[in-house]
Amino acid sequence: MNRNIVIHWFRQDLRLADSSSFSAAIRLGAVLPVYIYDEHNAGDHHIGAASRWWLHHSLNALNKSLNGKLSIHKGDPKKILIDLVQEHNVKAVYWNRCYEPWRITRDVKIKKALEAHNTESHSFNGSLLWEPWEILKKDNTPYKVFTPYYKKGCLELNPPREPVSKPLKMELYNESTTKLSINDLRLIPKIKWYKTLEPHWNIGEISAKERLYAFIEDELVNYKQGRDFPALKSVSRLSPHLHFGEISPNQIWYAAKSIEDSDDQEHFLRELGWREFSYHLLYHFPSLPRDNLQTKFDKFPWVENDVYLHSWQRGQTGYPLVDAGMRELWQTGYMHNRVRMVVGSFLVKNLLLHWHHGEKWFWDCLVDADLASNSASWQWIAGCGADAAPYFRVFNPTTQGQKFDPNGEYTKRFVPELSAMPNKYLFNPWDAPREVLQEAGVKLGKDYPKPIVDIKLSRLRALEAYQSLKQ
DNA sequence: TGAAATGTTGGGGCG
DNA sequence: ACGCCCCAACATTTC
Repeated sequence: MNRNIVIHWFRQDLRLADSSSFSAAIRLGAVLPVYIYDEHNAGDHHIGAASRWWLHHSLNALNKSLNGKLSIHKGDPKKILIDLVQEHNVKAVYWNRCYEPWRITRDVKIKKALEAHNTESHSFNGSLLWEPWEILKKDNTPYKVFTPYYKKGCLELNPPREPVSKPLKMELYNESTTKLSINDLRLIPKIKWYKTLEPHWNIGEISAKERLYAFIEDELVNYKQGRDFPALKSVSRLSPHLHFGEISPNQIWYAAKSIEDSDDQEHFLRELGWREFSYHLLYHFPSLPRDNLQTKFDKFPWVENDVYLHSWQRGQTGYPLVDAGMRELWQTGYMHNRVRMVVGSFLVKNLLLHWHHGEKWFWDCLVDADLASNSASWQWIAGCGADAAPYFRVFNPTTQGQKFDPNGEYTKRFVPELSAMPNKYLFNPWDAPREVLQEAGVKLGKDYPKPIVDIKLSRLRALEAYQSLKQ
């Protein structure tokens, strides 16, 4: 037996099905499956705490489907790969591409280093429907507005690659000399805060597929309307699976395409389009996580206020829908999209805190934290991004609650101290007559906070601040 | 993927 | 019968 040994380097593609790189590697020879925990190249966007918890379980699931042969490493990928190549006489190193600027820079260097060691390397598209460099306007510049990007740029180009199933036969090369165990990566913290996350998620490729099919069969039919109501099970909740590549966007795209065309289907596919658009922006504007895309926002009069920030982070703002969202995030590692917009608007506009604060907190708390989506979305809500929400669009958490959580089911789930409040005053308890509060067992300022800012005044203050950018 | 302010319309109460 | 006022309901404009 003298087969080629090929490394497939797992990164944000923790699956075996529909992996261009893994399939190609299997065709070429015996595959040495490698995962490298890279702590040093990501700068200030090293993987957040909630994501680490997810990664731990996702790696375990992947390792299981590889019969325990996943080779785990920690450190500088360039050095580790070169060492592996030399030690095992590896013919080629394959991987699916990532699009974070720091990863692009790193991978270019790794390619060169492998070349210098006479080892082939090949990268594939494993996580986007359309490559960012393929979608350009007629003048060869990147789109900055979503609708033409999606309709003209993406949909009128070629359709996404159709997914392939996992290789029927796979020969894995077992490497036992240098690898660590998954536990050695110490992704699970000592303090067991993650216990509250556990009941909400089933992690890994198999669970991702089950989630996808449950969504397509039961929930997609009411997506267009239902997705606005956080109490309903009408959104896919596929984002963390997609972020870690337990499932590919191609698998999702074609599963959604398999039902009859409808508005619901179209709206869901469009959300995949927004994900693509975020990657497109990050690729073409690599400073997206840091710099305002609209530079006039550089002189925005942001406020520094740790009390505000802390109240927001812990869900103690006194605005029930905002607090419900922030506590959902803390307890489950996730937040419904409608509520993400409400809490984002509140942080940036009503509290006037820099969107970086929100971006950082979400980065650490979300199991689906994704550099492209997170940065693009915070810029969107702050109004400084491409095709952003107009600055004057300020969400009113009371109105949003009454509209999208009319029975208070979602809000009461995460803010149980208000569970006896009648709907009429659930979203504005400060307006409730004394008897109503008493009846509900709520003493404002004691059982539940008084509003930390006045919604009307803070809105006007925000409009004034944004106005100041005009001159 | 807003909200508030302002404008318009039309029905009903009432003198 | 008619004009007037009130105000909800809806539409438009503005931030």
